[in-house]
Amino acid sequence: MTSDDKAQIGAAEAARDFIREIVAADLAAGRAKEVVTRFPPEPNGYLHIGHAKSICLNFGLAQEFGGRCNLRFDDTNPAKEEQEFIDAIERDVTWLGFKWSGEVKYASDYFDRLYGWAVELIKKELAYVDDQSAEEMRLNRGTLTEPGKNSRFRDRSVEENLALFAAMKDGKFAAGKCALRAKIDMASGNINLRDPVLYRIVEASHPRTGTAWKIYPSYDFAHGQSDAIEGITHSICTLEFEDHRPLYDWFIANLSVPSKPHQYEMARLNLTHTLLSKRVLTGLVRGGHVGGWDDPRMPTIAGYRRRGVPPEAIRDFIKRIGVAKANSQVDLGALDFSVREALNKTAWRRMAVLKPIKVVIENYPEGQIEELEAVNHPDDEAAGSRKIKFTRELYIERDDFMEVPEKKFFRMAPGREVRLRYAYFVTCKDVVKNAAGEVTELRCTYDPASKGGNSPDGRKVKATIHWVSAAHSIPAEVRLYNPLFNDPNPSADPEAFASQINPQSLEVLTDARLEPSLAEAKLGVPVQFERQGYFCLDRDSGYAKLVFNRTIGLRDTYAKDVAKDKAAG
RNA sequence: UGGGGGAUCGUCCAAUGGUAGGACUCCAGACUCUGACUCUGGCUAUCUAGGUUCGAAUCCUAGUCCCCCAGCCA
Repeated sequence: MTSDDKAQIGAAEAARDFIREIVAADLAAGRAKEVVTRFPPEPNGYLHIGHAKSICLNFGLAQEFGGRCNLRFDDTNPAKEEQEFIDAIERDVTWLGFKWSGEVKYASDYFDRLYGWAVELIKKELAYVDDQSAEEMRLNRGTLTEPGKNSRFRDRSVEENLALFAAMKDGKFAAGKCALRAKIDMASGNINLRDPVLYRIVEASHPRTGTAWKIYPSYDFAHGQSDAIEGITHSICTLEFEDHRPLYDWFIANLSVPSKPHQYEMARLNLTHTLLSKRVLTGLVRGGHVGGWDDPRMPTIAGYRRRGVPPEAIRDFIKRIGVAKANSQVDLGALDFSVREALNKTAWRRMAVLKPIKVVIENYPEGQIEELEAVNHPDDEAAGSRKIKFTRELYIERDDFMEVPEKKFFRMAPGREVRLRYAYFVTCKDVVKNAAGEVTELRCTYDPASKGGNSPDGRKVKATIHWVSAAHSIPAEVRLYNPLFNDPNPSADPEAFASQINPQSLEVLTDARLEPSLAEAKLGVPVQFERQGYFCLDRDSGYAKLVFNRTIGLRDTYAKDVAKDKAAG
């Protein structure tokens, strides 16, 4: 297959969005021979679901059109960047299922060439060293409605600028003493064109270049030229960079760069009940509001991974929400849907009682143990089955019993017959209470003829509930997660966001009882606790202690109904 | 008030002058040894006002509302 064929197939299969339209048109018109994209994170934090949108787009474009995609770290500000973040980002991109072209790239790989281009601009009288303080520069930049004023250092000679810039590079000046600026137009309506800073002095150790450099290129000066070096054809970023595009193009037009990339902008992802700014996420971690960057409540890729969200669910979600230029806020429920859909297909089923209450089958012989057959996956025969032990004393879910059942409650209640999944029909005969009047035990009888879960007389029950054998079940801690913010549209305000954190975002259940096969649960392998949701083993599990995370609950129309009735009064 | 963008079901995305469509949500029902899954059906939208046209979400004019920009952050 030729690359042309691949490109055509890619174009045909691709979900159509304005970026893919542009790429397809450029390929068709021969403006680009192949598509080359890049995912360019700054290693100053962990990747989150918003980055996943950019990752899926950039790597997806390369896959669909038979091109390639680079992973490039935009490491131009050593004051904020760390090796830990570089490592985490590589891990997360890989986990999401993407492979970058060749070696990992770094803007810092290009520091020498970038420096050379800065010299080129000075020689063309298109850049100058400005001795104004940051404060002075700000004052002279003007405002949104008033033009700025030229710096009094703007007309220095080429020789003087060259000497000064070299001195900056050699560490002759303290941070803030001066900066290299492009000479464009202090009166431009676009503030990015009012002599933007190209290089500044930074006194910090860089994770890769150490202290070799005293000066660092700004984002604007580094990004487009890095794209040009790598032969990027379509440089995709978010909307807030739209008015940087004229500057991006200005550098490409005025510098002897090896290729001419173009920048395109799309809306970033916003999710209800979620804050995705790096500042907020860093604040959540550093402020101790969560357990770390991979806390299962975090919207980070690492957080979703630990929570049990499979990478295909994230990819599916991103595909569903599309790409456009309109600011929007996607309902968290859409992510939930993708997660459930992915998990339903693959997760094996198990029985686990989260909040146990004891059940004694009075007419079942003491000491008797029966092995019953239970399937691993209802829609996948190849998944096989396992044996579960039935005994006289069991645990069922406390929520599956109501002493005084409301009209829509189908589960266990005094005098009512229900099915224990894969086992027998049982009827609740009596309720045992403690001194405080709380129900502590249910006394039931079973119908021996209903073994396996069906009664030969064709009798029906309205509910099937899960259970475990008291003696054979194993204890575990189960962690339930709720949104970090109850407000669907939380404020990212530094003061406000911490106070909006949902105090019930983490709920720990310490006396869950699991069917014994769950002792073999593996990290990273999802499992469905029947009628409850999808769960996964947490890395906090140890030799003597099992810890499970609830990735997401099953849809629960009964609970929703009850809540609705309550709201209606 | 300068510059740059954007407005379509509750939400997200399509429709590129020719039947406003899909997904999520929601509602009603079927099925069910998971109140899950699956299946069936349904509700709901073109920011406003003019204009061009046989025909406008799309083109034109004038408005309205929303977002971004005044770091030596990215």
